[in-house]
Amino acid sequence: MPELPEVETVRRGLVPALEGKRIARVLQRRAGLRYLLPERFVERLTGRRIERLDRRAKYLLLHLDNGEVLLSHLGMSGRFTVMAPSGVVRPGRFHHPMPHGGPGGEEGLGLHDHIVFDMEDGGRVIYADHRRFGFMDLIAPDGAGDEPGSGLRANRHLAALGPEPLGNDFSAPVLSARLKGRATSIKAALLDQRTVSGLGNIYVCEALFRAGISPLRTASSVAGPVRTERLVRAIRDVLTDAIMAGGSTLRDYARTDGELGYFQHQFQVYGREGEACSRPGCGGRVVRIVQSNRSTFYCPGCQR
DNA sequence: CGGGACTCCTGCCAGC
DNA sequence: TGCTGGCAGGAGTCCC
Repeated sequence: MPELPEVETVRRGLVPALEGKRIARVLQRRAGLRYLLPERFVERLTGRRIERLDRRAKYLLLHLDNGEVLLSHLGMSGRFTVMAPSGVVRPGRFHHPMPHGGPGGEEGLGLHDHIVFDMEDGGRVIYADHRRFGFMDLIAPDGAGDEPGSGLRANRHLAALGPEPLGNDFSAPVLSARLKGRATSIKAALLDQRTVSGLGNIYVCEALFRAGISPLRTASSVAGPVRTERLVRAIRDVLTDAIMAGGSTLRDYARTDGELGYFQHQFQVYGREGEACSRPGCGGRVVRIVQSNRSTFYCPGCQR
């Protein structure tokens, strides 16, 4: 899926189409994605103005004018495509070659175009997700209702998330505290969204390479000040570089304008099994191993 | 409780 | 050419 840099790129692509705009109409073409969509999904969105588009970890948060928040997670293959209001269609790379048939129109929609937002200004935003690992939720405003888990902070998807890696709350001491005493591998610990949020398989591999840390180390063995400092810097750097490149495009991910991200060309270990290590003077080769059923790429020569 | 295995779904690609 | 198995950027659940 889209990891943090891809979700951030999607957010930036959606801002001009959605922020400050009113939703005229919503087309819901199936009952659910990974989970059932929330009750009265279409009704609760129709007529609402989107005041702000935020990102938390890998979640997109659309703040509505009535205080509700539409939360969207792209899973592995979720994708937003923006069609400009002018009627000048900028086709996605893989589909939507035809102009849409006006508000509410279903013409030109693909099999996996699950949710369509028609905006008051004539723009259209399509959410497609062929694997349906993505999901959406509608969160009532803080203070509304008294069920536990209501409100944004208490939302079950957001409550346990670790610090935002590019935010001020992420630092070597914070990471250290979250790694200390954990017997699992540093690879698994970084994939765990409670440790630090927003990383996925690619950026964990790349960050560990940049930090010169073996993915096989236990989390607790990385908790000292020197390694956590290096790791925090590596995580911040790799995410920042990837955002600047518009994210990474491998299979499913594309930006909202159908353009591709370019960071995949800067991968140093991910998907590079058998290739020479890119660290000057290392001379090692990238290997692929499996950790908790997922591929890990690293250089045994310089990641210790 | 922490940690690992398994699961959901579809598409693609390598290999036979 | 056509089928099959493996693999894919995530994360919730279950079980030890």
